[in-house]
Amino acid sequence: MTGPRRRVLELLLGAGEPVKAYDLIARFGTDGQAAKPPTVYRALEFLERQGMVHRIASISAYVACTGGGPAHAAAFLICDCCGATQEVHPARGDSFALAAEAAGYVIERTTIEGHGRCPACRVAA
Amino acid sequence: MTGPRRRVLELLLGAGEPVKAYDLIARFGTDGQAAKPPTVYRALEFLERQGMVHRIASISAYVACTGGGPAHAAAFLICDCCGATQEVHPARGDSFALAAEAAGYVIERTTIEGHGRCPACRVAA
DNA sequence: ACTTGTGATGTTATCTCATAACACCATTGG
DNA sequence: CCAATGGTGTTATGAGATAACATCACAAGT
Ligand SMILES: [Zn+2]
Ligand SMILES: [Zn+2]
Ligand SMILES: [Zn+2]
Ligand SMILES: [Zn+2]
Repeated sequence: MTGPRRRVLELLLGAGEPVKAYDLIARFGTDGQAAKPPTVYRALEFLERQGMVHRIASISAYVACTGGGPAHAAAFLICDCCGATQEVHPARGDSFALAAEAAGYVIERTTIEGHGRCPACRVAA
Repeated sequence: MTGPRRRVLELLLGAGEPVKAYDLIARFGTDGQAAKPPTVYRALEFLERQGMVHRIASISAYVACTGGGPAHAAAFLICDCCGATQEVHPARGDSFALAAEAAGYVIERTTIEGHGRCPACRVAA
């Protein structure tokens, strides 16, 4: 855990919701100075390998992990209204895993993201 | 179904596997002339709305639909080795949908993609 | 101490992916 | 004839990510 890595994780934990890479880059310096892209992308790559951070492909953003061991698979529920995001953990042997097995595929890595409305925004609507 | 839309769909059907947007742009003209990005992106947006094409977020690529009605949800099995991709359709009430319901989320749109090895590449390894 | 290998960082430049904004044209219904 | 609508063509730009190379810190081997 080196300086840049700690800083990026700190920003993500502080946000508590998905953050775009270039927002991390902009907020990187405590004095308002931006970082160079590779600094942040390298930190993200490391943190993702450790399972401390996840990338959310459908919105090109990154979020700090909430629960789950090292290098685990995760799925996300994302509110398109307020941005709230919840990490969930897919059960073993769910229908997608079964479909993969039936098709003869060996799956090593998944991207599972659901978009919609969180409880709060559902009521507000 | 207008000209550009037909052409983009034709390219995707011909490829039979996910294609990057800029590859479509490059192959757009039958005489080797490239298209302008908005031409292809607009066609993709239309085709995706119709459920004829799907975007695969984890690799930023587009693929022609194989089966499924208008505007349906789809999931994908993607071989990282040869690029083969198979569309599957998530069962109602799978564990992810259940998790979403338990969390109070109403999900309208999903991104479900599994990466690994297809049967052929699994043997070849 | 010297050397070598490894992994992290800093920096510049560039590449890929996607959209904003505006002009133009065809179709349709008042 | 005249909006209003939806599609297209074009220019330019915004947003996301990585290549390539120089430098630095540290540990292992001699
Ligand atoms: Zn996690
Ligand atoms: Zn919400
Ligand atoms: Zn489909
Ligand atoms: Zn394969």
